[in-house]
Amino acid sequence: MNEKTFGMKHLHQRIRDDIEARIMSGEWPPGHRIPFEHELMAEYGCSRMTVNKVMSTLAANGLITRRRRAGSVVAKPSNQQAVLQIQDFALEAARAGTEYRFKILKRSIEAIDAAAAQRTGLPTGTEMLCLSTLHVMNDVPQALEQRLINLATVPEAGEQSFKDDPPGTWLLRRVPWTDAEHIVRAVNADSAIAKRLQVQTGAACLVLERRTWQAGAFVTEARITYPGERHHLIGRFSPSFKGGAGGQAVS
Amino acid sequence: MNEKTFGMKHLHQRIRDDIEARIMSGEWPPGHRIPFEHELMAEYGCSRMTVNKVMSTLAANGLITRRRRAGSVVAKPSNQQAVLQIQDFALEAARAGTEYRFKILKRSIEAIDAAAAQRTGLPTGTEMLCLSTLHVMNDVPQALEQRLINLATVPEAGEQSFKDDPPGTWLLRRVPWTDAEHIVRAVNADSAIAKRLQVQTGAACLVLERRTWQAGAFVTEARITYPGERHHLIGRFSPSFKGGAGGQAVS
DNA sequence: TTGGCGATAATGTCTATACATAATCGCAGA
DNA sequence: TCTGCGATTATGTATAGACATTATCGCCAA
Repeated sequence: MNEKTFGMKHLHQRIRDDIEARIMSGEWPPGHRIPFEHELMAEYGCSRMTVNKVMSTLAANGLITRRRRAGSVVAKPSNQQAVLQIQDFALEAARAGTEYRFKILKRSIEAIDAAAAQRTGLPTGTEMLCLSTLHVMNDVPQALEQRLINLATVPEAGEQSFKDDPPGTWLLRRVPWTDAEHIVRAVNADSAIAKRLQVQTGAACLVLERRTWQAGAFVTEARITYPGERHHLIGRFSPSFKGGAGGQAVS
Repeated sequence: MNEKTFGMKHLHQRIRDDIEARIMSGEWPPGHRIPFEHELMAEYGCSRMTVNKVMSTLAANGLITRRRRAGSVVAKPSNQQAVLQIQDFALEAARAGTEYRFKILKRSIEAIDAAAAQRTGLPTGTEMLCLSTLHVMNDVPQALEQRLINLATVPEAGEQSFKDDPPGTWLLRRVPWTDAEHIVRAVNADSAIAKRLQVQTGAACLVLERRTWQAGAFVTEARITYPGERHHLIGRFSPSFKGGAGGQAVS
């Protein structure tokens, strides 16, 4: 047990990096059978538990597929996925050192219509807190946020003034969620939105819709409209998750 | 060891679901200290390795933060992230039962300009295979794909006819990647793009740019323009990864 | 009061072993 | 040749114990 720490800090890390490298480089293409646990055990001179830990995490990350008795094979890449980080405006501004303000344009409690009922899975007529928020950085409008909050799930929202924190930030800190759905689309700005965002009518805007649930109970729906020429979503991604997914949403 | 399999198939699964539920429900808010491993050990009547496995995976998924001696705490949700699946056109069409065609509009080998050099991190003048592909489903143009392929990394691409598979599909199956960068933006269609996609000039389009690298070596850049009213990106996401992230890119 | 230093406590890693589970292989019998 | 069943084998889960690593706590001395 001397050479176990040569070059890499931990044995299972070294094994994982080895196997990942072989998969990523194409040396082991999709469908290739990976050595059995007992073979890797011999190759690296370690116990099966160590090898097993590595293989389990690789399987959890979708790099390999495992079947009892048949062994492990390199997984086929099926479809690309983009992981996009959506920054909190206040945080983003603080980091960039720019001034940030927000303004609640509308606040009301309304019964949802049929379309919203279908999107959220709630019965028509359910009462929701409706908020329109304009996010402004350096006196330039950055985004228009139209939000519905389910008062049945988050009753405290009804008494919240949203003076210090915008609704999104407040919710993120306060209400945990278990499921989220995102839709990204491009639309032409209508005259109302164009006026708010100070762009020309018809300008392309990026719209991000997010709906979140907590254990099946609908929490909130946000529809954030960004001026197309001022904002885009960026994501950096490694297929193995090994360093986590970094990235930002920037100007 | 009789009650170990009550209700749940595996012990570590039961422990993990228990802890996740407590975090998700808000019973253990961000910052809350989770019981120490030896406490959980006693609570569930199992060995430390089993508890450790659960806690390690929770930490890997970002739900908790662990520090030696200090213990584990529920992680603060920092910024939302959207995981969007980008479907392969052929696959999507096959599943939806619609007819799919693609047409290579342009194919040339060019030296990249300064802007492309900056994006890719390669020196100006590097030779790239440039392809423009139109994706058509049921005789309706669905997307325009402008792609650069690094011939230094993927020399086989130079002799590839792309008769059977569009460049994206061919590359996905053939060249592994280790890092990817995605940018999503909204733009107004210029006259050339509008004509190709059969939309009005100025119509909002969703543009997805993806650049991929293989161990630091640039592989390819794709710029896919979708007509805004015909396409959007959808993603469904659970913070725990427990069921994996499902989702599709649809009409 | 403050600074340092050692004891302590929690996580991180690894081993050896055991049994469970599932799928394949191959042989025996029809 | 085909079928069924048992042996085999690889993975899945769990245990108990060991040692490494690293913060923190608290005591003692300056």
